[in-house]
Amino acid sequence: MIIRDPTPLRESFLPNRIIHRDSHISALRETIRPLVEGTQARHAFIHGPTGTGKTCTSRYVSEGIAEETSLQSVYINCWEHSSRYAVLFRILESLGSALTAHRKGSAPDELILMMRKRLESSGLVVMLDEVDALTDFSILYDLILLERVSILMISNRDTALSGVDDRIRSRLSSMENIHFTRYSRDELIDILRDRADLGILPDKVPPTLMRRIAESSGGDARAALSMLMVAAEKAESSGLETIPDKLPEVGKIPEKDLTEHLNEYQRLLLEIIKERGEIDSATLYKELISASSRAGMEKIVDRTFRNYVSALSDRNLVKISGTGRWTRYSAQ
DNA sequence: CTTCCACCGGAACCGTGGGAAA
DNA sequence: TTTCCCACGGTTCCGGTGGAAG
Repeated sequence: MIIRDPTPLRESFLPNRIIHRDSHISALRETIRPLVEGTQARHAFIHGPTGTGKTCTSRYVSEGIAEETSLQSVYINCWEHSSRYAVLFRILESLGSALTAHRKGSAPDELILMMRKRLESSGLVVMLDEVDALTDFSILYDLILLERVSILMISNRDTALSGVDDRIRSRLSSMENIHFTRYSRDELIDILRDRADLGILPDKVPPTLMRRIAESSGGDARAALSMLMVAAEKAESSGLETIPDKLPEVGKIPEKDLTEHLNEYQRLLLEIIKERGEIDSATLYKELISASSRAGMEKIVDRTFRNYVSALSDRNLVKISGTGRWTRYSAQ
């Protein structure tokens, strides 16, 4: 036995204390405070590389405040809820209005009205994770106009909001800019130790392994934790008593997570691109058509193909070089 | 320099499917 | 049950773009 409880090592785990993010925590608290006090709500743009604790810290702060006060807090991943309507619906759902808000058949304005009603009694913190995945930024405007809402926009690109129009931009001009930097080696060791205490039985992880993992994960806590998890699982399944002091072989991020919500055409596209190395648009489309007909799939039109490819590049699954007619695609 | 070509991507449009109201 | 309303994904339409060809 090595693993006590796998959940603290998983990405989705929300710890009850956050280490090495004190200044970020207080910045976030300051952002939300006016809402608690009933004055003008403030917003924040939270950015920084993956695995630096953006999501974790935001949830920790806003869910913590929600527990102590009448404030409510909603977390939304914009990859899963990317349209204005989907975000609105998700908010209402988590406010407990799902039964009265039906999935289809009501105009967005109705949903907003419904929300306004719910917000008479309490303020709301809306976390929009991966905010650049929104297909329609007008939801930001909707939320700003509700007044009793603090928006926390999270992204790993600091240019994530470059697409918003001036009407929204000017309303957001006073928002907090909270930047998360990569963890240092020692900070990562602290985090690993903290989670290992919760998830792994005592004295199972050699301290030197912690250091190796911290050094090789490039300041990315997510990568470090998944490495530790893999090492622990491997040792346990091969019946060892302790985890060997050796870096586990682990791909950056499990492929499945990234390709989860792709359709079958996009998966085919990825296969073709991976196989060919680098490929131009026209050939890629031809290959897709022949591959898909071989697989007994419907033919898709070239415009749809372009939509799929650009979705793939938005998700950093393919790399685009060149522009216009000379665009070439390669595996990321 | 002008025209052509192949592709890009915005926008309007359409079919589908789910839920609510009649 | 039928009718209506709506979001969503995909298609159609079309103007834009920039190197190649004339």
